[in-house]
Amino acid sequence: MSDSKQLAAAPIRAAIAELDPSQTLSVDEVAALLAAPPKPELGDFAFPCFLLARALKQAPPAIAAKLAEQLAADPNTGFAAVSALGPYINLKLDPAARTARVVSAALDPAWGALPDGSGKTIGIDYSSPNIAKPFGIGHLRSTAIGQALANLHRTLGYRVVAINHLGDWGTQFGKLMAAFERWGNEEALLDDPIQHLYDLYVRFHEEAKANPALDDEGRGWFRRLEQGDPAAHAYWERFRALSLREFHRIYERLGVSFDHEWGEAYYNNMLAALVDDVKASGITEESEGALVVKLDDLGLPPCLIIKSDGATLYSTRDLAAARYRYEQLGFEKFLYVVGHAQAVHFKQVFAVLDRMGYPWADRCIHVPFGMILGISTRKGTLVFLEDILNRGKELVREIMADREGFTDAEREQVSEQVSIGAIVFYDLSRGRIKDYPFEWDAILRGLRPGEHGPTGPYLQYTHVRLRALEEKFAEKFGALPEALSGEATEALHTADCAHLVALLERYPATLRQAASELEPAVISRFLLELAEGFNTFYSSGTRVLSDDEAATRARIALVVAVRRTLAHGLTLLGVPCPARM
RNA sequence: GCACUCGUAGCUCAGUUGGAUAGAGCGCCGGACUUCGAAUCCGUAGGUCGCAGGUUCAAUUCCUGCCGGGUGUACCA
Repeated sequence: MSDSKQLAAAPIRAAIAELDPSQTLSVDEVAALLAAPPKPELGDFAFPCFLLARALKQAPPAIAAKLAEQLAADPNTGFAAVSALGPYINLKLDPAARTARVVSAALDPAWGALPDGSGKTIGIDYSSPNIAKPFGIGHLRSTAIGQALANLHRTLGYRVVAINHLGDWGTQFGKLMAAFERWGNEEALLDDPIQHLYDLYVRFHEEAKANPALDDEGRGWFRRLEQGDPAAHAYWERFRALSLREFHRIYERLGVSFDHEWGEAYYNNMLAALVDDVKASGITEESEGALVVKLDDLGLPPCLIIKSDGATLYSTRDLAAARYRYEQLGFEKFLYVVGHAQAVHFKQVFAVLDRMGYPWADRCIHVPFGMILGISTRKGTLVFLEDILNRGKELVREIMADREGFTDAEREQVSEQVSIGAIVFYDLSRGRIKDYPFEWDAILRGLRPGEHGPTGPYLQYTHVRLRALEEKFAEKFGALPEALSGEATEALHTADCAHLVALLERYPATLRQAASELEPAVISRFLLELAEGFNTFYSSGTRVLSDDEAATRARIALVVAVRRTLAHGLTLLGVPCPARM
């Protein structure tokens, strides 16, 4: 809820009460009803009168007319204009007061930080790549969404604990060991470990189609690993270390970091106790040689706790992990940023936690996302994320080739930032539940000359323009403004500027909405609107910097407010903000 | 079969939780660089909101049933 809505709602509430003393609408409820008129010329807010029709036994347009008349007659409402149009009352706020309040708030160092989550802890499980497989484009989704949600909640005041739930345990490890035993090559492993392990993994799956005995071999190796076999353990440790080295290189490029890298194996020594406790809670049964919790009444397949061969599963480790995390963190919420293909799995796990009697079971939330179509680790059609980052970087270098005034180091840094911005923003610009096909052109959109669109580079470019204005202002007038008074806003009383002010005012509510929907794209779309609003203003013919110092100071205050908001939002999304590009 | 999910302009997507004439971007076409960065901006065209019912003053939005795509559906993760 923006401040302006609250301010506007109070007099409306009073006018309604005057018309109908029995009316019980609160100021907050009135504020919630306020909407934006379809055209900005109509006003800043619109109040629909439908809800009052029944109580007053009058037609909405008649009510609107009466309320508008009352509001217009009262000099203390703070509205610059009130008019009824059909069933709506359209309200215009006093632009000077609003502009000064919003811009000054945006210039405050605390802009973007909110107290909502103060004292609360939120855990987030994201990225979570499988060891011994390359970090593919598919992992970008969980990584980018998870990091954005972590950043978002931190700025909302939460204590965020980011956990990388590495897939460092499980049957696929047995398969890898079996494959390495058969076809592994020491030299190849040292030369390019991930590539070699990936090749082995693909080959294993190909050959296993014709030779099912291979799968048994893989399961055998995994069993040896679980039983502490030294040879199996040595493989495990080695594969894991080699993989982590690669992952960390990518995380560093993406600006991603974790508080804990508690992989699946981390919970191994907690499994026995977990299995005992599940049994003790009396909800398990034997079925086809396995230990399961039946969930028929929820329309879910049984949750397997122990396989018929005695080994544990993903679910077992997730149950142990959930419990351990709660003990360690005492979280308010715990988010699992995992593809929607695993929706059933999480329903099962959360249901079992619930049946075990844990009251915090419903604080565990699966945050699903759509998949990237057309890639498969097993089929070997995987696209390495690092290849995409590098290719993007090359494209940016080409664009920058004919630009002067950049050192080699700057070119290196900027091409990295813009490339990452394009790729990360591409992923975060649509609703997370949407599937999308892997297409080089689409992913690298905005990185070729002449390409326009709602992209990361578009936002970065807008930011760069704003930065350039700030620098030019500083050269001429000195320090940038830190606030804006109501008397000084006149130069901003244009449609373009009012639009920007209204957008800025929405930023805190946008952050809250993104958090409540667990949807980074809410921020992405807001930033696109903001950048578009600024670019329209910038190209409109009105110069920010002029000989009129008062107007220049007002406009630069707005520029700084927009730039800071843009930078803040982009940082939340994990999109870098270069100063030049 | 069942469950989840998506279906809005040629394409990619919004739609403020039920409100005014359903909006953007891309692409097409046409414009704007001798003043702050053209990786930008402005304009034109483009719609039975998958289909059919229902709820009510009002449905793209809520309910039911279909149609179509995607993903799952016990010893992979």
